[in-house]
Amino acid sequence: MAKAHPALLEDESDIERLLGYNLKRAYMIVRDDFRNQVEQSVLSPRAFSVLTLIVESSGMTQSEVARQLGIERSGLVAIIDDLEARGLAERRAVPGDRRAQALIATEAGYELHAQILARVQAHERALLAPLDRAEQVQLLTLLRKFRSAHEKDEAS
Amino acid sequence: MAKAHPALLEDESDIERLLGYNLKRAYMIVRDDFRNQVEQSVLSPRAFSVLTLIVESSGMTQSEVARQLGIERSGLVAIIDDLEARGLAERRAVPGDRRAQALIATEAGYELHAQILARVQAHERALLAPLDRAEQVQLLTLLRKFRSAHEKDEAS
DNA sequence: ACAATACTGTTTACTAAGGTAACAATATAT
DNA sequence: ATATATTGTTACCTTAGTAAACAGTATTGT
Repeated sequence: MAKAHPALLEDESDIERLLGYNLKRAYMIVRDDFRNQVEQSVLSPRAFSVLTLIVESSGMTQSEVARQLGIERSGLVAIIDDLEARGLAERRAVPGDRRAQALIATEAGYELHAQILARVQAHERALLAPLDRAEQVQLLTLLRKFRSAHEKDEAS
Repeated sequence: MAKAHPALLEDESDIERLLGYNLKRAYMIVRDDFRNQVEQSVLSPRAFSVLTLIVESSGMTQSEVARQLGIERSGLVAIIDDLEARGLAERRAVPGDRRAQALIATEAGYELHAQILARVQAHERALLAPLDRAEQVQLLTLLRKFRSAHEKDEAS
């Protein structure tokens, strides 16, 4: 009996053909590497992504950061608290809006971010080494295309 | 000053160029879709992956399933307990080894698995629709290549 | 001007997922 | 026989993330 929708990769088991399963397993590889090499009681992946955004776009409000990262505002509070307690970032009043808090990185925040980013980039290069240059670009490009097709509503 | 290692995608911010960040965001899209459309108090992503493996390879021991899925044996216990309580799978004694438990799916387990798998595949097709056929195959292929380069030690 | 509506940061409580360490029972190796 | 390894299990902990409510503030509609 003919398949109505032929699978993308014929030679694998059902679960190995699922996009979700492959994305999760691939992410776990990268995340474990991040934790082993970078996080040593420094910054969690989540806190690093928040600090990166603050460093790259100084002055964003908490809501803007949450939207951009696709996380809940409520989840951001503890992260900012932690970054602030460590002297890496600060909350600043927003002139026009007394509800909002603008986020800026401190000097120490910029420095730590630069350090960690360099290490993360080096480790991702190592992880991607089994793919040739063209494949690396393809993978990143396809992931970004997939994301932008589904994130229209939230992020920038 | 020239960059020692040119970035893969020149036109994006630092965080958007990171593999880990893109994998996580992409996975969250698929996972949220799974939860919205499939999980309705039926099976979590994790329980589904376990049931799928049991259905595809009947008789595996718990340790084998854990290794194959890249999760801890300890985490598997509750999932099997749940599948067993719902009459979807069973633990069976292994003839040669009195420590091990062989896992088999019940009739109900096979049926539910087939139902959910069909729904998951349909939803993944919809999610992948923004990519053309060649890109879909590329994405899956690259993810699997990336995984197999880093999972040598654990899974089959 | 006033009422309805929406947004911001926050707290609290919850679930899923996973990690670590220990344990008794059982297998395997020396 | 003794040491070592493996299996399933339990207990405890961390990270992520969700959901609902809240007071304070802004915006919109009339």
